[in-house]
Amino acid sequence: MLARGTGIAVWRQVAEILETGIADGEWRAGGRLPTEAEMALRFGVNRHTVRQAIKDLVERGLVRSVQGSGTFVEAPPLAYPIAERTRFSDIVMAQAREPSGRLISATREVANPAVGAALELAAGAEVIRLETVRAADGVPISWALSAFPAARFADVAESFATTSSFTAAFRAAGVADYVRAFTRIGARNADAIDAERLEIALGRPVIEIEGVNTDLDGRPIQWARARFAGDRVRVTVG
Amino acid sequence: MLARGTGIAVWRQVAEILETGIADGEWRAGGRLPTEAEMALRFGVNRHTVRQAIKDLVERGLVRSVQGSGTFVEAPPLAYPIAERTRFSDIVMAQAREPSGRLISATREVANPAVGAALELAAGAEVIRLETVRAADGVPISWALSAFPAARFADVAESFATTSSFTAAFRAAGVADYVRAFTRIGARNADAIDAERLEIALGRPVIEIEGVNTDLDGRPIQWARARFAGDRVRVTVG
DNA sequence: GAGTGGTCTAGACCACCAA
DNA sequence: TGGTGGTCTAGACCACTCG
Repeated sequence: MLARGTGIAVWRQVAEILETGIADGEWRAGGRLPTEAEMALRFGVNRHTVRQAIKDLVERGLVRSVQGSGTFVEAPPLAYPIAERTRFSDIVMAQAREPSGRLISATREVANPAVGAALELAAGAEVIRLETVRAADGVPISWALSAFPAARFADVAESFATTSSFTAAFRAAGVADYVRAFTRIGARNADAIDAERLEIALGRPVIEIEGVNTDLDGRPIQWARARFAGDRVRVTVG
Repeated sequence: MLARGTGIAVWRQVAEILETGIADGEWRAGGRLPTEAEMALRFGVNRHTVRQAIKDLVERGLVRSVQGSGTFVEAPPLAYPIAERTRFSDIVMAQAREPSGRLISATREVANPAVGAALELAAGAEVIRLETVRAADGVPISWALSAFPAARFADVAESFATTSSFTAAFRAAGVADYVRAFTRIGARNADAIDAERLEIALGRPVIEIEGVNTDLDGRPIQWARARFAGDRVRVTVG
């Protein structure tokens, strides 16, 4: 089982065994690993050595430890292709996962210059500003700050709150289809807000995507800045 | 100094103190922190507690531990804006760091379909394929796989090997200026090759950027897929 | 060879979760 | 209340770097 004194650290071997077990489906996504004490006994190593192995898996995004509860297998990263027609729920469902969304806050306010320009609004025009979190199988994938022209989408907050879908909210406002007109991408490390919204540790990688959607006449209908949990998605563009 | 029994873990307090010291310039980029044993003594904690604090800083990319040598302060992340005219050396020098480059391999071969299409080459046309690593102050920032139309840039490998600059290599081939025509971005975790080339740990975040440069007539002159050390750069697009 | 970080063990207590 | 992961200490030995 474990080869000692081979130059390969014992904790790496333990991590390797656990990783293989996860890959082989011995523990499914969302499932719980044996307790640290149990693994220490099983592998014949100290509990701290098991902890070091688990810490490695946590860093690599394979498992998640919850104090008082256990260590759980994380779902494999969600493939997230950004294209002209990107629909969160379609992407998630295509991978046999359950999409959901949550409205954090909704306000109506005068657009700041940058957002106003992106939405091609007159100075002083109002927008509906939403903060939302989107998840797959209940695990947060991204959180976003969105702005919609208030004149056209006065009820977007209520629509999203009931349907968890921007597509549905647009349809309710008479926009049957829409496309992505502009995309800007960057990578950052999670700040406190990212960490809280996405339920990830401070400093974990976050992919930031800013974009504008337009209706089929080319009129901007949504500006959004979304931050994705880098460990849970594989974002591709192009 | 340290407040025990306050609900804030001692190792976090130690990490906080070290982080503040780094931010305040007590230890400069590239400088060495006190040894683990010395810090344990100074803070009145066990060496393992210091190790935990250091591990946290390592994960967050603030310091780097070298066995047998010490723990060193990492340089702050390099701001890397991707724009129509992106020149590695300009970006690095603008931040008072020293750019360098290294040629890993150079081959001449028939373009694969995807690269051939990106470069708008006829089927069967040849490309020069380069593997390069780029660094700032000697620390690897990115490594890239590039392809150039062999017909126009037969000597690009030699040019790059001597100048460490694609801009210079293009100029030698009669292309005085060029622009970025296409960009695709994604995030991944370092595989073994990424880790070796970038001198980072397996699984650290890597930002992948695929792009095509064209001359001012719009003819493609370079296809490249670059992978950036996510801990060392702050890539922005748009 | 002296000094550094890396690994492993051992034992204790705490904070948190679920029942 | 019992079990879980989180923290901290203590001590030992190893692997590596550098003069």
